[in-house]
Amino acid sequence: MAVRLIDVARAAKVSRSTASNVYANPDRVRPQLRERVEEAAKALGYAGPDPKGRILRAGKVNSIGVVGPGQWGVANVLRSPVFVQFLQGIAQACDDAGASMVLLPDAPHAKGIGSAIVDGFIFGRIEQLDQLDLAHRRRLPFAVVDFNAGPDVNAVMVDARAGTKSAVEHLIALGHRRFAIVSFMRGIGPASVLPPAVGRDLTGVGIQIDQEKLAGAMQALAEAGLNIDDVLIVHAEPWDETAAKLLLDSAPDATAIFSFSAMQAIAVINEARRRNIHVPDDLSVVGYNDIPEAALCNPPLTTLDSRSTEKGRIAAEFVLAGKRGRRHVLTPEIIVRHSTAKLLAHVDLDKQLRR
Amino acid sequence: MAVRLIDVARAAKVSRSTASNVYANPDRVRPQLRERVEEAAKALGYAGPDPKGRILRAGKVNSIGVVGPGQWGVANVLRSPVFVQFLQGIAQACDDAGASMVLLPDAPHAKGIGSAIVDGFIFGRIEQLDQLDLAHRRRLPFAVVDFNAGPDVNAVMVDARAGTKSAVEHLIALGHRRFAIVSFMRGIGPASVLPPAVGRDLTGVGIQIDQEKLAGAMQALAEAGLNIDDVLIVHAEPWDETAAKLLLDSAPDATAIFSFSAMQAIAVINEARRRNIHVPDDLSVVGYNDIPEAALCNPPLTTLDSRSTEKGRIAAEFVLAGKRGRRHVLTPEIIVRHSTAKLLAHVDLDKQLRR
DNA sequence: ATTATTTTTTGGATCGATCCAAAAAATGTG
DNA sequence: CACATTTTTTGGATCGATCCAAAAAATAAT
Repeated sequence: MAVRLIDVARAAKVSRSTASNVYANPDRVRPQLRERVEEAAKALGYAGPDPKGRILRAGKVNSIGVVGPGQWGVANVLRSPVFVQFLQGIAQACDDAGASMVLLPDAPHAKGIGSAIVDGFIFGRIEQLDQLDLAHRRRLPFAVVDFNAGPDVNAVMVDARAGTKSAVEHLIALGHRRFAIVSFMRGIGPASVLPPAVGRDLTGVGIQIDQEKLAGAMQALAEAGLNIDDVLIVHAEPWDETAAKLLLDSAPDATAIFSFSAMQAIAVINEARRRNIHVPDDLSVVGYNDIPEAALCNPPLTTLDSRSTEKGRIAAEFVLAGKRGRRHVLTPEIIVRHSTAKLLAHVDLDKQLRR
Repeated sequence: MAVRLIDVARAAKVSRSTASNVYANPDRVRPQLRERVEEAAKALGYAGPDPKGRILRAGKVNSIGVVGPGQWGVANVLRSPVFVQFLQGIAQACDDAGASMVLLPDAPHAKGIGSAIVDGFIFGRIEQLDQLDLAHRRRLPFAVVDFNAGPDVNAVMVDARAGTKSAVEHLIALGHRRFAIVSFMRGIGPASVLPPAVGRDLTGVGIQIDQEKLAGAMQALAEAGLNIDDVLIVHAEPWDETAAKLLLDSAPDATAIFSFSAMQAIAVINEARRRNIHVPDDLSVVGYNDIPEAALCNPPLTTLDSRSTEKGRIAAEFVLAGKRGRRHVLTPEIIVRHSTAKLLAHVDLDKQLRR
């Protein structure tokens, strides 16, 4: 049907090898012959060496599969700034390696993972362990993020605990002593303040990274000699718009807020403005994840850079290099903008009275 | 090196064909033999039929390449809600066809397009025509959007002119007679109001779709018997934050605004609120593109659904079906939310005096 | 002009699987 | 049991190119 290299070779009256060399090693064939082949190719409308053939011989595909949560067509992940940063990191590594990335659906009994023409996989989010089985079965290198998936699996993790700890320490260094936290509890319904005994332990209700965040915050507070039971924690879904209101209602005396996400932090800032609470003079706010909105918000948000781009880049580099079992831990870095400030004595006093 | 199907066949003492059938047509081989082959496979650690081999035989790859503007690692397209909608449309078609999508860099002399293992391409944005040459050379079907690229190229276009026209007609039907427009002029510097003679024709300074939008708006106004020279047009970059201010400064008597983008429309709404201009009672605002922010803004924005998702879906369907030279024109649909309202007589009078 | 050296060209094997027609084996019928 | 029919299994060819060692041709040296 289609014109093949061998057709071109025959038309130019040369061997397949020579025809092949015209494309793969042009300098190894005499200009005269090369021209003859090129003419034959043009005359026949040859599309050039078919990568499908080349790939079989070469073994390497120069492409990695990114397995998204669910199907990309309905997934909301493409709307998540953090996930997009992660994808861009992967893309950077691919650009550098001259590779391309395949967006693979994670269908049930995923045909995608089983039959994708790739050199390896990256799992952006682990929801079910059986996807990993499928990847294992392919015997290709793969990487997961923020997940421990056994000895021969590349893993890039973010030390959310250390990051959170440093963020809270930043607030403590500014003189803050009374805190409130927007924490996540997935699938819990409307935002609510849970009693300490329940709210301190996210095992089973939060995802692992949420637990880490809470632990880091608690550790910083404990090390500063603060009573962690005094800290008000609002538990909410990441998208719950009532969380900020509930938090400001419930913790009128808090001078510093740490939020598990940048969006919730921005919501707090906006709600504060509505109530004529000045950020950062009356209230310091720190978020998690450095999304574009964080820099644009007013005042610009002090937040943790959760290294999503690096996470993607390193995961992709592991896979592209054919590595297995590597482990890399990234530590979030605090980006101090203008939503945090030194606690002013009169504000502290004033707030204390509102308790 | 790696275990091949033939190794498994030898170990199980069957022919390659039988071993192949165990994976491709399990019901065609006797259970007894099938089990023997499966055991041999497990014993050898066989990874299953290598897709690279299958693909060569099958011809079809079940995958399409999406060529983005520039490199995906640095591209800002993944941050653009409209482009993400477009990608999701492609992903939907891929999901339905059990295919996957490859994100291909559009490097200079793109290695990506030349060697990608795909059944076809989709060009998300055409910046240089030589990319299309490369795709042509591969002799694979491909699709472009909002661009006319010759007879055997699939094209999906959006009739921005008709869409814009209907949006302005919506405003006219509500009684509005004095308009202002936020138009785009790429690379023009800070937002500015250009004299009619210059600002009415975007040829050469805008991209094609911007010209269409302006033409549609003008047509609606002309058909309603309005003098288009009375319409104030602010020309700006899409991201210019001063456009909304300039517009409200320059057109105090306008009762209706049409913006070339949703973000600029939202900016107008926000700026109006700052000035105590009530939307929609004092001012109706219509945007272009239905991004998530449009529904969330306050009041929810009346805007044109530019059919980005369908655009992607149809383009992908063309390519996946191996079609060539198809053409599909989509017409934007107006989504009436709450940023537009019937013009109130006293508002009209009041504004007229401010001229 | 003959031999030695270098550059080009070539045929065979390979990458890993699938398809198809023919052979072999199993099953059914008289 | 002999023969017809159906189900399984098999070897050969193919998908489209690339690599490698050997052959052929061109160039250099004696």
